[in-house]
Amino acid sequence: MANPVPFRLFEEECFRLLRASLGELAEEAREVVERTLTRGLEVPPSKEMGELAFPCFELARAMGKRPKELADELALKIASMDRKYVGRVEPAGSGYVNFYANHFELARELFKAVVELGPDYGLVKVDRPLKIIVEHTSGNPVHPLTIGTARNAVIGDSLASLLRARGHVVETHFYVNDVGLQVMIAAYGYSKVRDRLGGGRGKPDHVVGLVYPMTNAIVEISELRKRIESAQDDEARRELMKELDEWVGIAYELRSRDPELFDHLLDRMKEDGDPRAAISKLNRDYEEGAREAVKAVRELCSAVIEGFRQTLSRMRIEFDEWDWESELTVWSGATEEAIERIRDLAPWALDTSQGALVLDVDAVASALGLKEKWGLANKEIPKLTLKRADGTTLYTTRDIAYALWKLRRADKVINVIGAEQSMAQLQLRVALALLGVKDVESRYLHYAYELVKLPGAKMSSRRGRYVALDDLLNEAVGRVKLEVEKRGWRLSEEEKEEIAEVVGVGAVRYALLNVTASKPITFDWEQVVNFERNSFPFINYTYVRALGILRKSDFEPTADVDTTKLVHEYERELVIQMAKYPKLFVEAADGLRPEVLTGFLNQISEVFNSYYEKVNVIREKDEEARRARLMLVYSLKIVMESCAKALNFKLAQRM
RNA sequence: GGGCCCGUAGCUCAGCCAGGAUAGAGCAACGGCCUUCGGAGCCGGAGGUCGGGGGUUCAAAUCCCCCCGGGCCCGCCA
Repeated sequence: MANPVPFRLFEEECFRLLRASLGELAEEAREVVERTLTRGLEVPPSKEMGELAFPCFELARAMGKRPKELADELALKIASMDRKYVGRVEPAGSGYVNFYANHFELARELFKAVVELGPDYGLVKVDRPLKIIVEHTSGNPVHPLTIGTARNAVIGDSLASLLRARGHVVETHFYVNDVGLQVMIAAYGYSKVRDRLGGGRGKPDHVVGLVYPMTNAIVEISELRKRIESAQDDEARRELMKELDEWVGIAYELRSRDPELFDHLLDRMKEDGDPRAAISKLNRDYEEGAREAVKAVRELCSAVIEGFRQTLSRMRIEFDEWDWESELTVWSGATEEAIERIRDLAPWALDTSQGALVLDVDAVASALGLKEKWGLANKEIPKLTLKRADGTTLYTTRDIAYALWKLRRADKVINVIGAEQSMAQLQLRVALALLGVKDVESRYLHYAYELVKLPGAKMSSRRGRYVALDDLLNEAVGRVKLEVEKRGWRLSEEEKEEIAEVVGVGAVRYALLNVTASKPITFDWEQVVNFERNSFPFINYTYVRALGILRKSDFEPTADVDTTKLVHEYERELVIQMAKYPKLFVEAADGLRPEVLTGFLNQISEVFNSYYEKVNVIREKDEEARRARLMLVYSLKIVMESCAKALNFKLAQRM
């Protein structure tokens, strides 16, 4: 059996050597030794300084020695000790002991593991798998998926994929927000024009993305006109007129995008007399589950979701479950139930004096000792309105019911939600703790991400202003296509199409994933389709180069090669990086940091491209060296496939 | 006013949670390799008060405090 984490052999040997050498030297400072060792060894700043380093400063202090002196002694002692994976050991700097890996031995281990495990190499499984729900994307069904939800989708899908690769049982959920005024406006408008939507108007979600703002604009305008008529003074009238002007402008622009549709919608809404009242009625009816209302709203949602599915499947994203907010939180009575339990558990934290039902979240957090526990000591958490004066519920309240539903089905729940909802998510977690959920902080996660900003584009779905993910994908694929056309003379038209699709989609996924979620992304077309380093096309190209070598050499993977032929510095570096990869995977999966792996893919691609330039594999005369190199290239192929699998990237086989 | 996040090379970002050696990449600009396993490539030089100031430490981009700048949030919206 091969060791699934080759680098660990080296690491453990470093520890063994250190312990043995310190045992004699530092008997009196055993405690400090243990403390320093449990903190682990360090990775030196440059590869010329070895793979791992032991800083002697703290220990030297405890022993009354100079760090440099101690480092010299240790290095000397270790140099005479028996070892396998550790090569050179040298004192360095002002008090470090640097360990250099014996990469010939590491290569042997790496090759064994790669041959044995194939593309599962590196995907180290947890001892105790958890059932994990990852809820992500969950875009409102009133317009197509946008560039913002795209980041959510890519993060969520990659996390799910990463956790599956780690051995957890993962279920992905899409929360369909089919309750609330926004959706009712869209459903109302959609019901008025659905007889006119056949043919030529494009994807259903894009149609709704137009019908919704049109409906909204018409409602806004008619409401503003009413308010202007009954305005008290000239000042107020002027303000309203200004607002009206703006909406008329928006309506004009929306109409220009499909005059026939707009006019039809306007006519039908006029017949209705009071659209706002009709929408309010639809809202109440829907929450009560009235048949006509359900039919109208579900028709809209189904149409939009069908559009979502098409976009998402292009991105290789699928969901295990589609959770309807209406069903899980309203019709089931779960929200009412949760509110009743809160009433029983914390009547002292509730306030009804203004008509609505308001929860003093801060008081609850204090009473449960959460402020201390969650590090919120000096923070005041705002109050949360659970119910409107008219008795209807609010989004966060319904989310409590949904959270409980998810928690009943999984050990851990990860929710990918924009950072702007951090406060609401905190309020939600306090409410969950109140309702008796144990270990909320580790079981119910808000995976926050910052928004994607597009220079010059102001997003506002109510005004019909958004950048659709479909357009982003088309643009990326189109640009890749141009590049493929330029150099792919050996490829058929069909192959070119397919390559452009795979690489273009990968480019978008990579660009959205590569930046740490807590940082906002400023995004322009140039960057998505920057095909040089640190991009998916660059990585995929590297992979294709490796495949090219293997294809032309008829290589049968075997660990039975002479690794001592791998003497080039780039060969050493490739071996070490690939031997470390399993550790990196674990770090990425357990730390929920997919960007660690995109970074790794880019880095190893850089090294391989340098290697490719400097060393020829196929035409190597020394047969043993040639075989060792081929195995190295094969390992790279496997590692890249493993990494792609972990992140759910598809790699093109040719470019 | 309060809370959260961000501030590292001209630009886009790693590194910060678990403090260590000359702070790393890429893009752009500049100078080479004119293409041999497909150049979507490779090599090179240049570019930095790690937003500012204090503190803790043998050691601070990293931890603590204050300040400055930007984003988001503080609704009977979602």
